[in-house]
Amino acid sequence: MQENYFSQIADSGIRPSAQRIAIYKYLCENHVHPTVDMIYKELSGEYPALSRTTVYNTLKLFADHGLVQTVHIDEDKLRYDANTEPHIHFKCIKCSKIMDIPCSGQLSRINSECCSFLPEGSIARKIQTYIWGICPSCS
Amino acid sequence: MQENYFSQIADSGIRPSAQRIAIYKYLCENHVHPTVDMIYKELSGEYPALSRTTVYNTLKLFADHGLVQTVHIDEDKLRYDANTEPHIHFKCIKCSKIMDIPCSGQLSRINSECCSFLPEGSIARKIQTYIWGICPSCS
DNA sequence: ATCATTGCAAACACTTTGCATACGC
DNA sequence: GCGTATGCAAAGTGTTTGCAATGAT
Repeated sequence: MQENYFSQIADSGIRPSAQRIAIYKYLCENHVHPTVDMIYKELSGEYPALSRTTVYNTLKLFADHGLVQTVHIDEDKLRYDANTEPHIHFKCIKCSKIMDIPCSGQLSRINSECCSFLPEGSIARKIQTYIWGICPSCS
Repeated sequence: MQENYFSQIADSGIRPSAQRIAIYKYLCENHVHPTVDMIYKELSGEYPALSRTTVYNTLKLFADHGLVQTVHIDEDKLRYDANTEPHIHFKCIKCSKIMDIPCSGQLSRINSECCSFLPEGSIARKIQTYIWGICPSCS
């Protein structure tokens, strides 16, 4: 994993500002699938003038450029993930924690199989699998 | 598919009221993964006094009792599906239509494989795969 | 008569928009 | 200096809550 957030942002066609770097850095270093509010509160200490609007705008920008992906596992709010490798998301319905499930390289095969059921002529752009359940610490 | 909505509702432990039957019937006869608002508007003709609150409450009740499932494929609003058999959801990013993708009986095998990656001691309650892309009519 | 369901209105939560200010090249 | 990014406030949208009225047994 490379730590040069500035150039990763620039490489995806986005101008790296201080706020953008801070948000991307937070996402890369904290794999907690944060909501906008979590990021906002976490970075407020470092950037007292930071606004939620900037966090919203920045994350949408990142998602549009493929730098992060949106996670739809909550019913109300969006979450964000800097890990764009194929993986499954698991949400514990007791402690509400959201975890990445690594799939030992099997997921691209599984995903292709899922896409093979699509009607002829469909184009798949994004595929995500979510599991809701109870994690080992809560069961 | 059996048409006796009254007893299907009763069997899941819910008292079948006129509104509840109408909402469940609509879901069973229209596989469009409707939002609360779609259901509300559609049934308003038949039940002019129907309120959104009732639709919200009823769908939550249905989901809690496993009579319907929630579909998280939209970023903003929840959708509902009376089809609780394993299937994949596909959303066309051009026409916004949401389609069920039947998986010729393969999905329970695929889903078990996905669950096999969960850490020891996890319990899976619900698993869903979503695909975003472009449907044959839009490509 | 009693208890559950319904429905209005208000509150709530998350996100987007409009616009003026501040920043970076 | 100019164009973009930022941030406040307000508006917008989806959902939940409080509570009184209604309905079913």
